[in-house]
Amino acid sequence: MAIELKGLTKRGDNYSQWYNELVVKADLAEQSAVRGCMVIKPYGYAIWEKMQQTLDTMFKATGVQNAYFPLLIPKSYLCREAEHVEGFAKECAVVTHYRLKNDPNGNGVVVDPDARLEEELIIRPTSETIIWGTYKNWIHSWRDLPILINQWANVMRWEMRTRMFLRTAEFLWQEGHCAHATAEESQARTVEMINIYAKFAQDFMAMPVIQGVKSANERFAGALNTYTIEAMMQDGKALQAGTSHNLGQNFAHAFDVTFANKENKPEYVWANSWGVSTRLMGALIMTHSDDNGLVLPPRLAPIQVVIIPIYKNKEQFEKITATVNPIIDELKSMGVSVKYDDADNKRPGFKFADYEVKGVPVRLVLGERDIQNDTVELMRRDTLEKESVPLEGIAAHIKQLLEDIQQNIYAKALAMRESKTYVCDSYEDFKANIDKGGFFLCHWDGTPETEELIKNETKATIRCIPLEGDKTPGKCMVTGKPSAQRVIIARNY
RNA sequence: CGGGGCGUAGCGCAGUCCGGUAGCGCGCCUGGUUUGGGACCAGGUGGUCGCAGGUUCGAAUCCUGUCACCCCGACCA
Repeated sequence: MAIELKGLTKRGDNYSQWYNELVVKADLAEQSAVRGCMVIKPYGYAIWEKMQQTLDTMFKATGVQNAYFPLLIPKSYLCREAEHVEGFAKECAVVTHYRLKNDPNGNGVVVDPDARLEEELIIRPTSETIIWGTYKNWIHSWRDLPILINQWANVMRWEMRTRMFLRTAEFLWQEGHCAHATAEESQARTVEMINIYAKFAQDFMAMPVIQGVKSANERFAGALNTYTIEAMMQDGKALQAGTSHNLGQNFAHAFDVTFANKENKPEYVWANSWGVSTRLMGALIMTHSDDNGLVLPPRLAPIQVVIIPIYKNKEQFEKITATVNPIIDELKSMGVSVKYDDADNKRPGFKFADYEVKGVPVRLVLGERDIQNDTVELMRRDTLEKESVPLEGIAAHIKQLLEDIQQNIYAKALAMRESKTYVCDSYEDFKANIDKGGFFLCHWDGTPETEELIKNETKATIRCIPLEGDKTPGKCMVTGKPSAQRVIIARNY
């Protein structure tokens, strides 16, 4: 099998084709028979599990607990919050019947017209409505608050166009839904969660992100405010990697969720919700991959070290295995995940290429030559550098190397982002340069009209109003009206 | 929903214009030789040509209808 992975530059702007090809070669996922859905294969799912475990631990450290709510939402629930339904109505899958029957004409089965549901059920595009419908029964007193709940689930949005990992019709995610007694507490929680997402992205995914607030146009349907982490992919396009929404009292009003406060007065509850999805897998792929395939950050790699033996006969193989076993034990005791690939039905060259495509951070190769010299050949995936190192102290060496790789790919991604971030003060310049991608730091007058104009003329949107960095006021690059600070404008996925 | 493309073996494709009974590469199976960067040789398995009609002695190929999927827009995490 020939590797057909081609570099980004070689494919021109046909990035998505390269990306889909990578997914196939790295055996992460494949297109499903169901429209716009994907099958996540074991290796891909192992990465997702790593992400899940890490995030789950971080959530629980802040007092969040996991729970589960139904997949199906009565249609009437979705109508309660006007903005919310407007945001999601166009992409909902609807369950109308509960039974099939044999086709009277003998052509398999048909929907039984007598089994129409009195009220249609919506397959959740997000769970705010069903959860707040439930919270109504859980919340009576200030003593019941806060409620800090997260759900790991699948959701479905009937997107007109789908793309592997980034926009599938069905996707996996976590959605946190918190209820608080005060606006301040809810706001603090909203910010706390976006901070966790940023920490996860940077420390574990090795993906630099910019934290910010969404403009009114880009805000979550029904939210007062949406916080986001925005990442830049290698082609210069922006990717929204996680969001945290301050929902104010909108959902409490819509679902009539009140509590008796300490003065025994009824008050509406303050809400927030926050989520990240399997889109992060796409982000991971598009942030670090190179011409040889996936590059995984060691902290999320299902296999951190692969060991490949090279032998000509059984005696050599046994000698190698005897040398390798103590190393495996030592690495495992250090918490490093190791795979010893002793399969004899694949040749070494095939294995080398295969684990490179899969993004395994460190590869050890051990053959007769190494046994003679008490050395091992070590390759790091991020730079593809090979070196021969002594067996003595190899485990500690690898432990350190994994840390170096984690830091290095972060630094590389950050340098890439910085090289494609531009300060721009003229709309003419902006229009002339937006095609090459990247983040444009521009002044904006804060009006939806101007944002809409930019979007219509250039297909670029305001990704966020950054929380950190330069806060110098200026003049809007389009209208010349006053601007409080620069915002990030970019094309996005 | 507009514009373009495609549907032939598990995967990638040729054959369609000009009708004659289905082919290539990869994979897979068997045997042997190999094994420090995706092995080689020999033999073998595998397809109602998306579906339904029609034209014809004869249809993957022509006609009509229909259904998928992919790409570009509008929508969106």
